[in-house]
Amino acid sequence: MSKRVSIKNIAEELGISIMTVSRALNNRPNVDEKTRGRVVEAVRRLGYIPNSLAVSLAQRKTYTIGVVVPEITNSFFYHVISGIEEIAYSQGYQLMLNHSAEDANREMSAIQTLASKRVDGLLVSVANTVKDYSIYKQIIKLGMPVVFFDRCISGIGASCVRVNDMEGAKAITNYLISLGHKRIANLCGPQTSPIGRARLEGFKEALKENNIKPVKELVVESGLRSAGGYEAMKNIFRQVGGKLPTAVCAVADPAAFGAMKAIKEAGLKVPDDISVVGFSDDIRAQLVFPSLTTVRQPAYEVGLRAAQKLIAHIEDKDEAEEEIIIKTELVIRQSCKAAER
Amino acid sequence: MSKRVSIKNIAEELGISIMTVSRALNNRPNVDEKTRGRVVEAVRRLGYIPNSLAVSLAQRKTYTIGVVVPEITNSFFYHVISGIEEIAYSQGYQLMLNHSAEDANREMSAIQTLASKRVDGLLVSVANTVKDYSIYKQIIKLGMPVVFFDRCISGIGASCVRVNDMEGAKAITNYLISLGHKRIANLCGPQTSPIGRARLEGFKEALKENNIKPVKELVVESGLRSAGGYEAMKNIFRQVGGKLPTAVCAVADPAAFGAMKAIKEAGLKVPDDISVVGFSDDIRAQLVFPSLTTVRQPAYEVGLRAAQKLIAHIEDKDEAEEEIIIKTELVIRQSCKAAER
DNA sequence: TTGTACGCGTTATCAA
DNA sequence: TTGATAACGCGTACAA
Repeated sequence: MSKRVSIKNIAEELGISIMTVSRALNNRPNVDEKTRGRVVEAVRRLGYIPNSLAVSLAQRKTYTIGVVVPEITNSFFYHVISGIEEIAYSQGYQLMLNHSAEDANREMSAIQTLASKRVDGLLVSVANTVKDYSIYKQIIKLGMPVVFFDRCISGIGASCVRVNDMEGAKAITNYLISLGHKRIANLCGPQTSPIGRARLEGFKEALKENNIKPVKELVVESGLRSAGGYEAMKNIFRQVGGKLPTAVCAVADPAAFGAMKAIKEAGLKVPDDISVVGFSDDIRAQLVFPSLTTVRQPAYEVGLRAAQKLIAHIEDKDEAEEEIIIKTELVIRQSCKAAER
Repeated sequence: MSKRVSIKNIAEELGISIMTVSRALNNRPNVDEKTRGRVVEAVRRLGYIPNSLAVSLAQRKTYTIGVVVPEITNSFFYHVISGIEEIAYSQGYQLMLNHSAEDANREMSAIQTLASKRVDGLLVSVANTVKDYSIYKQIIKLGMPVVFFDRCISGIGASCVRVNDMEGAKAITNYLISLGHKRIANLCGPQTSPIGRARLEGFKEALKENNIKPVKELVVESGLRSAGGYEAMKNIFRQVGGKLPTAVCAVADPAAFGAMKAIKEAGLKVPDDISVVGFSDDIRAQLVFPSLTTVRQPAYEVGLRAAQKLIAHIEDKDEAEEEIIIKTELVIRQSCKAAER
């Protein structure tokens, strides 16, 4: 903390009371313009910077929002953060940023610290290791507004902003089906995570609605990363023998990149032999060859909406709890081709 | 801010003084274990969360660091932020994050707000529109530690952590020269920015040390982005006629991507006809075809070192001001080939 | 071991 | 228009 020049010093310097200084600085009407001028001058001369801590203590309001994300170096999350920052800035709030590194304890300690710093509200994307929701229940019970985003906890009285994973997965699967594909592999995410479940469910539903029987060997868990996609694709090649899928639907773009690599190594071509789609519109999706057809998640908008909702909760205790779904968007590029009949 | 349970409430609840509660909670030795037990129980029951504002106000210490970056959605900066976060976490500091969107006014207001929140120190990467350093001078004079990173202001009493752009540019130019290239184009950044200047200087120095005469028409300002690289490369094709460069050195990876596109469109091949190198090791550099040889900037480490230095300044007022240079690293991939003799 | 008084910097309230 | 005092929540210093 820096050197201390307080309104008291200014008051003494000018031989007036601290209240007059306070009023002058807060542009209250009832202060002589001449006095105000002297105060402003003294403030400049002494290099006075108001102390928000004292203000916050007295007013029980910090104009600060706590943000907790599992990872910062993840394009989805930093775009979300960017959206949050934008709203916060425009509404006069500051951000306290923490990342949990997907660790439940670290997340809990972050929440506790933020609460003790008396942030006005909390924006959190829950680490996937979190099992115990009691800290959130306590915080919410204490009256601190919480809005979850992407990774939500439902049923504990907090609003939530998320992306419609299920519909997105369904839409991109339907796209493949519309191209004539019937034998579609799925590289899915861990079924312990809501996202992994939702995307697989969307995939299955699309098949079902089109009367395509799901093939067990074509659904392989790959995880969300590139290496997993690569291995999963190789497994499929190994297991299905000659009856190759004509298309592959991956749970996330990096997994799709891995799958593309495996396909190329098998001497096959994307999309001529096998079409591939991903999910998330990673920054690399348009640069790989062939560029990847995928589902865009409007991360920035998730941040905007979450921050808006939180501030609404902060500024109006009666703001209704809500589940906000941001629509995904199909991005068609060059990794798919009509299936041969 | 949440509902208020203070140590005073706990004291009343238990019929003891607030000091006993305070001592019990801070694990001071001189408090009866039985009393401590009762306090802990009451704390849990009432859902008490300590108020750091009050502590900070009294102790003039917030355990909070202010961070200001020009952009969040930039891989360099969010890796830096990630490094900062890691050190802050391990040392018990919180982060207040702001982005200036490269706007001088917004940056100034961020600094002012952070100062008024009484952060213990400031970590800032200066927006390239900033001309007036007086706010920084004022803050530093007031005794608040400031460490600049990447975009620094020198000579005003603050430490600085940056990457050795000049050496990096020189090294990658030397790499091209070692492959036998003599006719090397340079797509440079704006010469108003320190980074643009440093990288061009490194390029020129490498030529000079190898007795290669710089060719004016081969040095074209492209800016740091892809579109600029594309246009700049097309300009070069237009202007030099038959005497094409055998290699291109771009100020940043995106510019290199643009140049590669222009080269391909001209019916030439990378690296067979023209070698290309970039700078920054963008996440896409290894995915483009051919993968891009570039200079890696250890962004995460910049964050680590900057945060460490700042905390050192915070915790020891006599910590020496310092300019810390993080070494870049040549990353050789497949976008270069030996020049034909 | 426990309690009292005061200060941190500011605003709200009420009085002058 | 201006000022004195209490309050915000906590810890330090000193006293009991």
